[in-house]
Amino acid sequence: MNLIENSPFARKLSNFVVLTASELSALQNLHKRRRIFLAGRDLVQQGQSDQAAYILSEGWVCSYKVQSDGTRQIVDFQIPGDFLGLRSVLLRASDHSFEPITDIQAVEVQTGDLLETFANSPRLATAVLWAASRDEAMVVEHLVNLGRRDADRRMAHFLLELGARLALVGIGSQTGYDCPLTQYHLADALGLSAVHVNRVLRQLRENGLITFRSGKVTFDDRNRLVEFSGFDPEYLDQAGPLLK
Amino acid sequence: MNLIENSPFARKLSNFVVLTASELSALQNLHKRRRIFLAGRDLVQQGQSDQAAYILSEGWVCSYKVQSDGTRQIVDFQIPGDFLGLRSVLLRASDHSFEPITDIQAVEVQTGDLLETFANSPRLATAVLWAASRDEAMVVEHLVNLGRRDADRRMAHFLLELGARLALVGIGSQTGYDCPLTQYHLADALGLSAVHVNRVLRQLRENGLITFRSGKVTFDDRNRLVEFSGFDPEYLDQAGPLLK
DNA sequence: CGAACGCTTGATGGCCATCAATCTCTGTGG
DNA sequence: CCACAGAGATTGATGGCCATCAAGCGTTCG
Repeated sequence: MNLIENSPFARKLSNFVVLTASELSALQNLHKRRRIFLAGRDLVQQGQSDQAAYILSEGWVCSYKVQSDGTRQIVDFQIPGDFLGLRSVLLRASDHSFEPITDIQAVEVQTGDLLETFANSPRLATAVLWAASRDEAMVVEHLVNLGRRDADRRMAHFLLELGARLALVGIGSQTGYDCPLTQYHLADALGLSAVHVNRVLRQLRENGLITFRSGKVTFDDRNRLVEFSGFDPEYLDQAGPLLK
Repeated sequence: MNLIENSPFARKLSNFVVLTASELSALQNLHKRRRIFLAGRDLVQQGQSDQAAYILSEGWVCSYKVQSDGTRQIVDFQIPGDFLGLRSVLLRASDHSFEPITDIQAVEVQTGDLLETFANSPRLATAVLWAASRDEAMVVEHLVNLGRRDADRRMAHFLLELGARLALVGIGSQTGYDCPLTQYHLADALGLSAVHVNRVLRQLRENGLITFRSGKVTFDDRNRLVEFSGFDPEYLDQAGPLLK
């Protein structure tokens, strides 16, 4: 029995391309160095190049950019099975930073190894990039969220989306999920101040829509919440691998 | 002499993967149906599936999402060489719409043909997805722009970025570029009202930074503009193909 | 047990949405 | 040739959402 097949990463890739034994083996070869990082200590600094990339196997991470004035924007959150820093390898420049939100486990992948694997297993390369392409769909949704929704709807939509993503990898339920984010994380992700995040959460809670408290998100009235925020999970759908 | 090699699309892919003759030929085979669309008439409707995708050869397009309340958010602008609707093919759902901003020429690519080409030429697939990954870097920058910059800086940054992208395909110069966008396009891209876009443009013009008028963007003081907006073009860099 | 972190609440003000009116320019049909 | 419509641009007035400043609370941890 091959362990690699059951890793969150391999399961994710299998949604797009059916992997052969030799492709799984190539994937296994990338898993040489398992590492552990502590919450709050960055993996990759913005602007460095020739970085390694990571495959996240345990814990939560966020990717973000810092501006010259010190404000930061969280671009996305990563959960087990997600690739970290793929773009910094593919494009020779790390265009953002990564902060572990919890203690995490990740597999370090050297740039050279990844490119070699891509060259030898182009189907595997296709699978990896395909999965990255779906992750982009979430970034797009995040962008719409920032551009055209007020703070209440933005928060509601964000928490619903996060729940949907976690559900895809078997975490959480229809009624809620565990969530290690602080209100500061929410602020930096949603383009709000931490103070206003607090007020928004209070209002959503008092309106009986959703409760965010002590590491737990609870959908108090999921239907009304979906209605209120205009949430549409269609972009997360994936009916099965298109490349046999 | 093979025409396909000189298309903007093939040139773009060559930045990532050196294409062989047979891969160029596979690419050529995708170019069966050249079509023309008129400005303002959408190519792909949000929410439809089983759509064709397009390779843009001439003109400008924007991709956007519309919300239930009627507001729209422009996610990105496409210029010659860009792929339209790749994700709607790869993920079996079209998650946004496309509006031609000018009259355009595009090559229609059927879902089946694309998947077949991907299966037979995985290196070509890698190149296409790799290019898509770089385009995502621009969406990320756009997201930071929406989340953490005020309207003036947002506009300045956006117009600089657009200029840098056009420069990559040989359009425009250090002093400015032709730009068919209306103030409504800018508003929908930047998450602002059209009225405020007008005020912002006036202020930037009166401050001697940049002029947007009658289809032309002019950098009046490029250095100060870069400084003002915090623009950093690093994420657009690409030093040459990594896969030989 | 002090310090750090995260959360909470109040007061003030500014950025930007909204409503409304006007102007220019282009294209179109009578 | 002119009237008209429509798209795009422009400017003023008003108000609301949310940032900012400030202060205080509870909890955890070295």
